[in-house]
Amino acid sequence: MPDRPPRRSDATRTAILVAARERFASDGYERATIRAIAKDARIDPSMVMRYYGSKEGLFDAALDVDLHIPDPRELRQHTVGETLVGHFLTLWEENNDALTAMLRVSVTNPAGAERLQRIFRDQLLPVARHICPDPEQAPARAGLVASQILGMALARYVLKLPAAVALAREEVIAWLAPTVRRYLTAPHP
Amino acid sequence: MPDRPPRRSDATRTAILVAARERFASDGYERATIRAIAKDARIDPSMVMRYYGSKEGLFDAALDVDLHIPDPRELRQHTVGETLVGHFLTLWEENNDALTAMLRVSVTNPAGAERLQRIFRDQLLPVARHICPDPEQAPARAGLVASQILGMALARYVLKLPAAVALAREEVIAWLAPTVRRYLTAPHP
DNA sequence: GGTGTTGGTCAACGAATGTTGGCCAACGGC
DNA sequence: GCCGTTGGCCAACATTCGTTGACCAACACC
Repeated sequence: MPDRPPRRSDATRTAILVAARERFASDGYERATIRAIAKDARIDPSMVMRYYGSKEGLFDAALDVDLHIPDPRELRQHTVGETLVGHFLTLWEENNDALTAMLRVSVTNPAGAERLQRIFRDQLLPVARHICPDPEQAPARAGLVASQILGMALARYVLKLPAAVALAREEVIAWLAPTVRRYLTAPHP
Repeated sequence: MPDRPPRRSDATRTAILVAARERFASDGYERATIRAIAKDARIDPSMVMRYYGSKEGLFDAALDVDLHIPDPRELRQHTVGETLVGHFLTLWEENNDALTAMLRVSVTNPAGAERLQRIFRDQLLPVARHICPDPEQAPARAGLVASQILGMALARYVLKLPAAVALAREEVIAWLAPTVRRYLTAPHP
């Protein structure tokens, strides 16, 4: 995106975005009111409208994160599981608010669901297409991987199931990597 | 629960519950308004209040489903994966509205999250405790199983990722059962 | 057949929400 | 130093929500 000239209000704009991510992540779309977000950012609710047009516009701006999935060509069959699971764990811990918000909202809001759908289609499907034996099976295999990765994200970061939260990063990788590799490379059962 | 004497309004009561499950499942807690539920059930919104006290009371009543997880003692090491995954698929397809609603709401509403947490703790943990080698690892293993099963439910029934929806029941079982068995019985990596 | 009880509707309330427009102060180029 | 532009606040709007209480109709019982 083109970097526009810096404006005097940039600090406020990002303060709004930060507060919005936190609120969307912890409360979901409906309960995260513009008034609450504005109060967190210590500005007037009308500023949110002026800068982002509407609540939906704010949501779009707040969740504009880049997943930067690894290049499929760098993946190897026997390490693809560790690489992908590790990548997603890192990603989630670095952008916890934004990603938790996206998942939380995707479950309630149709537009959010479509966005999440597009992300996984655009980013995970190429990996499957590149690494799995029969390209025709790539969508199914990508869907399986998505189910396990999203499921762990759901249990660990959204529902916060104690058993899932307690797992160390290395344990999650050790358990999930073989699953992901099998979904991508094992022969169709 | 004690079966109370049949009332003249039982038809209306269940009509409200059916409509509520559909609305909660498709719209989530906040967007499922009492007015919309009442209109679906062809009665006045105030009836919902009279019969169920409040919106939260209606939600509790609508989601009172029994998971009836298989008895752990009937499970065998080499079939536990097929049994559990098949059971959850059947359960979800028979009570699609109620379970989708519960998952959808659990992601937004803290009380819903706690309910889902309790369900998995009370029902899945005993299975893990009975079947996995070291009882001390049972919580972690149950959490892993929950992440995969909830993840498939999320992808297939809530987000409706095309790749996950397209899978036939037997394919889901064939792919997920080895994962579940491994999470429960494989030695700690 | 009168009467109390139950099933149901109607109209309204108070609160909260997204959103809008008007107003004021501070900044920046000339 | 003047004045347009920008950043920000305040007050209010219309709508929608959950919830309430008054009121009416149909049933059941003696």
